Formats: sequence, structure tokens, C-alpha cells
Amino acid sequence: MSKRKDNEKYHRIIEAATKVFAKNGFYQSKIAQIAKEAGVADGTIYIYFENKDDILISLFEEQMKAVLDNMALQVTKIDDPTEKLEIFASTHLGLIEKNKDMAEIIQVELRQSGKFMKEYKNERFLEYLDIIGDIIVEGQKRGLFRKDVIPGVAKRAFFGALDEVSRFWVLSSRRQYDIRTVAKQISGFFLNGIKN
Amino acid sequence: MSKRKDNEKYHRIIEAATKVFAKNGFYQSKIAQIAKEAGVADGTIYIYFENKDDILISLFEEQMKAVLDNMALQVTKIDDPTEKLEIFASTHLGLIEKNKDMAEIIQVELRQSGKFMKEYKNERFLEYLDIIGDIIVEGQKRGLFRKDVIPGVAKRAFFGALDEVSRFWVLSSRRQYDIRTVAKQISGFFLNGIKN
DNA sequence: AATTTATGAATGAATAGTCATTCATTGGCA
DNA sequence: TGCCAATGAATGACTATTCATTCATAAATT
Repeated sequence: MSKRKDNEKYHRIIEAATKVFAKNGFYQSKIAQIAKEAGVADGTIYIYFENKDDILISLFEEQMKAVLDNMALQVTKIDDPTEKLEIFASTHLGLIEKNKDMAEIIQVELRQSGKFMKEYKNERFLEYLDIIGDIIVEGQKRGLFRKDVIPGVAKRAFFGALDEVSRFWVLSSRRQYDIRTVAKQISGFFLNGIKN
Repeated sequence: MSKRKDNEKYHRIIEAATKVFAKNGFYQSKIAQIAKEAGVADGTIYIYFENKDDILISLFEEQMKAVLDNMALQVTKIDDPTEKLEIFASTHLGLIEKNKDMAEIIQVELRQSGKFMKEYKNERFLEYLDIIGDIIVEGQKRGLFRKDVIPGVAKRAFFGALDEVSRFWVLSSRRQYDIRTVAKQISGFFLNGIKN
């Protein structure tokens, strides 16, 4: 496991797979394509990964860990819950903007039912949601947010709103809106909606 | 086409496919499974559908048409844009509750995935979103909603919020919250967020 | 230092299994 | 009888995965 990640080829394959999955979708992607993109032989992939599924899951784990760490860092820099949610929105959308391939995979491929949403417990994603949840709870404690807001619902609603505009942004070719404008809109009316 | 839809078997296959796709996802679903579920032979499916993709697309068109008609009906019953959004939320979530299989397919396959899903323009979904968009525009005209809200962003945010809590509701086994409570929460703070 | 031996990463052709689709045949009905 | 929907076994295309072999590099031996 640790030997695995040290290896440059492991990362080369992950990167290649990210591109290929984003372009063709998981099921349409061939191992041979990924191998070619990574500049390795087909068989080499099986030295670093159990199987095709394992590539997707590893890819996700790797990326989400980075995203989580980054988000946690951004959010702890600030004290005010209101500002925290604003930062969450702009950081989230900024990330999507910066890494379109990864965003597309998270948007589309990981949502396929069956293996990935049902069998694979997506702990990282839950942690990510809980960052929002914790901010809301803190805001309520301080009397900033309405007490009748259910954090478990609100965190999903907030994430869902961000996620849906991300999907639109990722999948549509013409970029109608600047991503910063969108972030401001969403945190804007969400905050107005829950504030005291 | 018209002969096709009259036939009872066409609908039987659609229904079976809905169940099977919901359970396993499109790519993991086998024609043989669908045939068995529908109580027909494998080959019979090819009398009514071009191929596997055609089943999925037909299923969408059929289901979404029903959803759209129903939603349009519910919404035109009322005049007040604020109330309309409340009704939209509760109708949407009510639908999810009533038809879990279909909900799951909308959850998963509505996200344009795979090669053919990218080519297939999902007009119905856009129409669905536009119902929300139109309500928001109308609300702005009447001075009920803030003018700085961008309808194209807000409609996606609202839908995204509903969609994310639906996913949670559909995928989680224990039903923590009553779906009516959730609908009220979401339309609640969304409306607070955009109102003048 | 030179030579031999061992190691295991990398390869890619071959395999083995899967499954959408076809089509020769069947059987029910007018 | 003639028609055609229905059948489901057979086909054939596709591709994830395997594994015998190669090869470069690293010990070991002289």
C-alpha cells in the first residue's frame, strides 16, 4: 500500500484513468486505453490495481482526501459561520473549475448505482457533507441561524445546490456564468434563507 | 411507433426494465434479466425495442412525460409564485416517495452518463427545470423575489437541493425524516433566501 | 573488477467469460 | 392454411484479466 503510492507509475495510471474515464465514462473505458494513455502495458495496470473498479475507487479516495484536507483548512481559517459557508461555496466551485476531469467523474461515474453508491461506503463524501453540517450547527449555537433548520437536511440542500450548478458547469460547453458569481448567488440566498 | 405503445408487452418490458435498471444500474443490467422480470423471451424484447439503449431512452421519455404533465398540472392550479415553489417541492418529493424505482433511475441516469447519454439531448429534463425557472421569473416580475437572483442559477440550485435530499432518501435504508417535513424545509429556506 | 546468479517489474499475446443480438423454429389464431 | 408474434438456443464480438516470458538491475561469488 505504501510501496504502491510511492511509485510514480501508480500516479501515472491514476492520471491517465482520470482522463479516460472523464472522456468516455467508466464502462466505456477500456483498460487498453488507460494503459496507452499512461504509457504502460495493459498488464502493468494489474500490478498496481486489483481490477478496473479498484482504479475508480482509488482515484476517488486519493482525490477526495486532497479535497477534504484543503476544504477543512480553508474553513478553519475563519471563525464566522456565515463566512465559512461563503468560503465553502467558492472553494468547492473553484475546485470544480480547476479540475474538470475529476469533477466529471465525481459527478457522473461515481453516481452509477450498483457497486459505487451502494456497496462502496462513501465515507469521504459523508465527511465532506459534515463540514457543512458542523458549520450550520455552530451557527445555530451562536444564534446566527434559525433553530428550526434541520442541519441534516440543510447540509444536503446546500451541497445539492452547489453540486447541481457544478454539473451544469461541467457538462455544458458554453460557460454562461462566471463561477464566482454562481458561488456568491448560492451562498447568498442560502444564507438569507437560514439566517435569523 | 403507435402500434408499439398500444401493446401491453411494451409497457410490461418498460416496467421490468425500470425495476432492473434501478436495482443494478444500466450497464450491470442484462437483457436476460429484464426479459425474465417481464415474463417474456429475450428475443421478444427486440420486437419492441431497437436495442438496450433504446429501452433506457424510451423509459425516460415515457416516465418524464408523465412527471412533467403532472407537475405542470399541479403548478398551474395555483397563481402565487411562492406557493408554486412550495407545491413543486412537495410534488417532486412526493413523486420520489411514490415511485422509488423511477426515482433511482432519474437520480442515476438523468446525469448524462456514457456515450449515448451525452448524445441524447435530455429535453424533458430541461423542460422540468424550466418550470422552476418560469416560476422564479414570474415572481420577480411581481416584485416578490429579488431581482439580483439569476433564474438560470436559482432553478438549478433549487432542483439540486431537492435532488440531493431525494438521493439521500432513496439510498438510505432508514428514513430519518418525513418527506413532507423535508419539502417544507427546503422550499422554506429557499423562498426566504430569494424573497424581497 | 569481472562474472554469474537472482529478483521482480514490465510486457502483451492468449485466454476465458460475458452478453447483446440474431434467426430458425414453434405455436396460436383468423 | 397462412400469417406473424413469440421463443430461446446459438452466435459472434468484445474485453478484463492472466501468465509465460523478457529484461534491466541488483546482490553474490570468484
